[in-house]
Amino acid sequence: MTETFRPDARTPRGFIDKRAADLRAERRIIEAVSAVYERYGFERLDTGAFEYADALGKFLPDSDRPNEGVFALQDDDEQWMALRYDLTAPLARFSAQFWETLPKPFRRYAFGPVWRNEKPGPGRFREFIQCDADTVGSSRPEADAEMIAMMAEGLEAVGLPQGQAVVKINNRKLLNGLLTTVGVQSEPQRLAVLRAVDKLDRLGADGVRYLLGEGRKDESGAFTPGAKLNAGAAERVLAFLGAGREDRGATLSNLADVIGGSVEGDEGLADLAKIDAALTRMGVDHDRAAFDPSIVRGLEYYTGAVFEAELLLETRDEHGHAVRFGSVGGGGRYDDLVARFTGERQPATGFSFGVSRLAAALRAAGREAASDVRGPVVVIVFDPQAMGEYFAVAAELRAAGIAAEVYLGGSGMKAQMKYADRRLSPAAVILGGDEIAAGTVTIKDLDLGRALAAGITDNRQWREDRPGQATVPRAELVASVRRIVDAVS
RNA sequence: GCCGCCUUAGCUCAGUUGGUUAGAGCGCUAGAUUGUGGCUCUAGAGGUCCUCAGUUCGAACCUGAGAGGUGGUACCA
Repeated sequence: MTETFRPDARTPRGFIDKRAADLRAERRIIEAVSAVYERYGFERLDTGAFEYADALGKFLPDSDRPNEGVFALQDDDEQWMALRYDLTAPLARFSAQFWETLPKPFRRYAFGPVWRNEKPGPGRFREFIQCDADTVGSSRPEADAEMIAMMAEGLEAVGLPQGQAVVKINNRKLLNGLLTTVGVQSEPQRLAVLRAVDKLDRLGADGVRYLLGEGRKDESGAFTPGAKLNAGAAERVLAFLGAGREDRGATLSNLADVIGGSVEGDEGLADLAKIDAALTRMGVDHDRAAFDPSIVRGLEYYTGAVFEAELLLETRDEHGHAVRFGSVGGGGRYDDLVARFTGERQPATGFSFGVSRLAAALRAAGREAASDVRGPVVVIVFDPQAMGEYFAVAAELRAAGIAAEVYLGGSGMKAQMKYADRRLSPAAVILGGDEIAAGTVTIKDLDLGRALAAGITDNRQWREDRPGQATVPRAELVASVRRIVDAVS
């Protein structure tokens, strides 16, 4: 007794199938953002999906679990390879590998899927698309300013004008200066403070105060241990977080009062002042790009400016509940990434848009009305003997630039009409014995037919009226179909 | 990773204190309609009741473990 194995038809968790409408939305975002990058003088670079794991590994969050978080496999020469988890690590590898031959500073952009082997959540997948721009080889704060300007312009280009999304800017040097002045002792304590700071927008000042001190218990009863700062130090951190003002200049001078004095803090302030000046001259004002002391981003990676694109739009899920979308992109200065390969410190700055997240955000905001993808003109197979004629018709239409196909299923005419309907075809071409004998062709405008059907309740009338249908001389086929197709688009 | 909730047809969901052939709506396929997508009527197909183990004469239903989903939380290069 043999039993045939039948696999479950299912997608691995965190992976999704995308159909034409989703892909079109993503492509539109990629094209809009890429055009911005190119206008700023960035060249496109594609690298492979896999990198050697050691080229990615060092910047994983848990260095004691080297391959945690990535999809890794062993090549037949025993070397570990891993799917890229972002586009920056491959750029660091590429820059190190070809440094001598590259124009410096090297400005490149890239887009494509990246993979992270971690628990998926709402709007979080194990495969998603990023669109990334970086400058390697410039330590000027103006290089950071340019990144911020491109983020702001990119948001605009995908349909999120001023007021619907904003770029928030901070500098890790400020945070480091702050940590020094409040007397943070150990690395774990430093990380705990940064994590607490990062949660300001979600938990508010009170929540952060607990996390800076003894810890915080949330509604679910879970306890998050705190950074164990004394009360004075915690208040100092909170004062820093509250230093944002109505424009970038005012925020800067206010921050100087809170943080001024530490060497690193002053450096950070000087960098931000230059970024502010460059942004202003590029026409990027405070409503598009603001200084926000609570922005932290990745803990290990960034060494200077950090920035994050945040959605301000109110979005709702399919049940009508408000959804926080938060960050749709981010980046910053990472001066140590290339040095891993060459030993030579190479200043770099860059950022990514999360294309999948942006697409989801625009959809949730009702911006990307999930408009349906229209199908081709369907040539109905009425008489199998006339197959050659049907393909000639399709070829004529295609030569005229009209998407067309001959129905290749085995069903009758009714099912074929239904097929064309479901494909959202603009028109069906009917060529039966009567038409062939008469040298004519019948063309049905499916949209018009649908509209007329609403007013017909009687079946006999529906059948006799044949709404939206016209029979024309065979020679007028292309012209007639074109009129219908043009009216659709 | 931790905590809560959920899992029955393609989809949304009913389901008897544990008792024979597990249901509905929508969708799908087809017929009524010799060459027409809608409407109406009719018929048909479609189910390891998430999986495994246990309790029981008997489990979709009770117990345990696991998987998947979902909502928080942690992490997020």
